Amino acid sequence: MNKEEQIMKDFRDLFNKIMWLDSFKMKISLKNYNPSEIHCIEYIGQNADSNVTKLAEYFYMTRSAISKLTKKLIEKGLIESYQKPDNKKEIYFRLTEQGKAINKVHEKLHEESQERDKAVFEKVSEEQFDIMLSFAEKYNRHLDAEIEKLGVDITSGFMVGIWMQK
Amino acid sequence: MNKEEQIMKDFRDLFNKIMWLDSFKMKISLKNYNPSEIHCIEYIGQNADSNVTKLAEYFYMTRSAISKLTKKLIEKGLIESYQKPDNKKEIYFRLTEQGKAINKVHEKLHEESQERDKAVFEKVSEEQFDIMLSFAEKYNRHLDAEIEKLGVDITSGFMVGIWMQK
DNA sequence: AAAATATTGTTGACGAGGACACAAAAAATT
DNA sequence: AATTTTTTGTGTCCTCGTCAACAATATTTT
Repeated sequence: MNKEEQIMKDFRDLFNKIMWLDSFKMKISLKNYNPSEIHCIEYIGQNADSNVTKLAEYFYMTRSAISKLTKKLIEKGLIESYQKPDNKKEIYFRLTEQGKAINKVHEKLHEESQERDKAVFEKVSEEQFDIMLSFAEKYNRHLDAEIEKLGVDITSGFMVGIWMQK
Repeated sequence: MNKEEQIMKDFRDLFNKIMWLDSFKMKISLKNYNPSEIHCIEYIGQNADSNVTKLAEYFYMTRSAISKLTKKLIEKGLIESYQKPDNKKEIYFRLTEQGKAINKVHEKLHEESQERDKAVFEKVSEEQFDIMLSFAEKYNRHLDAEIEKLGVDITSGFMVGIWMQK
């Protein structure tokens, strides 16, 4: 395996493990909610006037999936929908008090994860950070251009399954 | 957002885009097979005496899921199972000729992806490579230790959904 | 202003994969 | 050697997310 492959494999493993650990913790603290629900709540909590389409774009999921997800969150009383007087099509979401409470618990877990991995990041110098950031940004721009070339809407359903939550 | 968060976000985006592009291409060239089937074939092609358990560990999936997947691959005539004379429990897999053909097509796609991203990697110096590799390895070891602490089998079903294919 | 097109959100059918329970075989313990 | 424990693979049920088709509203074109 060459260095390019090695690096991508290592980072993939990294994210798989992080996801595994995060969902492990979440299944203990937030038994009745799955990761998708939690991340959806998180996004709605942070972004005013979230709607199905914005959520779909953010999570690389279909509008269909988000539509069902938000419906469930409404039924569970975690979010509520509202509309604007001048638009009868778009439906926005905001957190209920109960949703905000869940969000707090999740934020706490997030902080714990940061604390857990603090030791690793402390040993990374500014310069090393910048090298990695620069690489990731360049690679991202390159891929954006490649996706652009195809001229396809990324939420129109060319998906594999659950994507990595942002 | 601090640098730690920024770096993780950028790499997550990176992988989401790579997965999206890869599956986009695969849906065109390998219409009748989904990514899981292809990656399963890839693994079996590269690893002698693959079985359900090894595949599950490699792909962070449950044995149950792999069992169904391999069954389907057998039905499609892409792999075949065999056993060893001294073991009546373990069931191994190997590619059929048809499976090998599919694998070839996939390898070609993989090379095309490498070619696509070549320009990005060419601009990375040896030193920069090593910095990123070192970071990923340290972080991986850290997470391995954290997972170890929990004392849970990673294939025993504490999953989120589809994990990133290795 | 009317017609064509695009956007937004929803539904039902479907498929992939996890949860859980189980049987059979192998390995470890006694 | 007999019993217990672990490993391996499978089957059933359930959830989640895509796909495809659709209605309703908004936007653009003519």
